[in-house]
Amino acid sequence: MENSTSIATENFIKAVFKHEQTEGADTKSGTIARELGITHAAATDMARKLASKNLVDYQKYKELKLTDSGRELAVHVLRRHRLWETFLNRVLGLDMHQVHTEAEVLEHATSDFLLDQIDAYLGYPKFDPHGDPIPDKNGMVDDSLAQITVSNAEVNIAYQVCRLSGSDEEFFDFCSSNQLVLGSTIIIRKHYPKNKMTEVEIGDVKLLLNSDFADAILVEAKLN
Amino acid sequence: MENSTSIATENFIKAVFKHEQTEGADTKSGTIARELGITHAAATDMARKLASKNLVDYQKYKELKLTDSGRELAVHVLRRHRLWETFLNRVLGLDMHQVHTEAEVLEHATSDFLLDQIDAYLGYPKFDPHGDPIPDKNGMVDDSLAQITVSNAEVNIAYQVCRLSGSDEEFFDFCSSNQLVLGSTIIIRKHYPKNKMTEVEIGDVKLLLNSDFADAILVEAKLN
DNA sequence: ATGCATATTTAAGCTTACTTAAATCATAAA
DNA sequence: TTTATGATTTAAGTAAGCTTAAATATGCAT
Repeated sequence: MENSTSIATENFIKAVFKHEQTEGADTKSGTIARELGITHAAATDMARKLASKNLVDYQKYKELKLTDSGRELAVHVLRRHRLWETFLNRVLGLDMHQVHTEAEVLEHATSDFLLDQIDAYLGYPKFDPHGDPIPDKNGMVDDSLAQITVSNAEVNIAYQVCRLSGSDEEFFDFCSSNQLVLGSTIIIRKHYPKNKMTEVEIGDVKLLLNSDFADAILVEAKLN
Repeated sequence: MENSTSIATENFIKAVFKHEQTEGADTKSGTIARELGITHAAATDMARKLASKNLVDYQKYKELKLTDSGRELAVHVLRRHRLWETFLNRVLGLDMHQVHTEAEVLEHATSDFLLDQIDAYLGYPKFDPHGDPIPDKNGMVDDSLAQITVSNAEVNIAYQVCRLSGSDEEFFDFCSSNQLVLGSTIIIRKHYPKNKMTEVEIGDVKLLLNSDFADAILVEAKLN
């Protein structure tokens, strides 16, 4: 029994999974081909091979669908990806883009053992720095709202302040002087990665936060 | 110009380098084949291919020798390996064997950028947990003696205590009560990895050290 | 110096993951 | 309903990295 999944296989399955999640339809070999930067022919080939390994359901000219074991694999790869992202962000301080690029490679070179160590070291995080949920060992996903730091939040989206995790008095002083309380609506206007500053708006107050503060303010998406 | 080096290539070059360093002679394709667990035929094939890429000097039936760019590649891979070992040991607390297994895979999945980040995070270490020197960015190696922790030291070799890096008073109390001073000769008798204990001998004193203490005592090989 | 055991290489073939080019299918427009 | 346009598949071929089996070279013992 060939149980080893190659990098090409993992990336293909991941692409199908991502497409199923976001678009929900039209997951044809051509779409995946474009996503992976390979020819249609190669994608068709791969689809047939993976169908024979029971990772996807595939019939000529029809849409691709992951089987249960295909989805299991996809979630497993996603877990590796997002744990690496979290680790590289929290430990080495890499930014969102760097974190993604590196995780894209590391996700295929990580044993279950190492992954467990990383998971434990981070305290079994439920969300990665993008705010995307990290599947647990059994592939289960927390469907509650993600809490992410202001430094990692997206620009021009209304968030709600849900945690102030600073340690010193100055930080809390600063917060209460600037309408920064639990429940406040906050909009991130611009990240200045070079200078590690983030520009935000709370009501009519505009603030330029340094990275210590931007890391200490946790927000979640606002329910509308 | 194909400048991408595959995993197979990196491992082959690494094996040649290792053999050149340790045995110094008889680096024939068969030796490398045995090392890598592939057939002689495959090794011969690879030798010819890498010769055409100017990574090894190779003539039929003769010994393999790395070219300058081959050696450069080998040292670069070694650097990735040893930095990962150091990182996994220091940050995640993996033991010698685990560290090696994981680094064997990660070394092929690490960008120069990420490697620099790891290097900086660790404070540009000169030696890995085995005591092996870590080549710097330019491939330069520190040829002074390695300082390793007692917890990582080899069994039944005479070392010399060269640093006591404990932080609390109890530790230094303990040291001075047990002939543990700079310059003392120490022999590691046994590691108990399950219990994180190390049994050592200093003169006629036998000690069972816990991991905190075994990590705080640095030793180097004794010049005879 | 000769022969033989061992090491090394060649030859042929396999799998994975692609490519290009040609053939075929699907479907929306006329 | 027919058609043409674009998507998809098939066919043939390539490169890497292996395998087994056969051929050949090496070098040591005699």
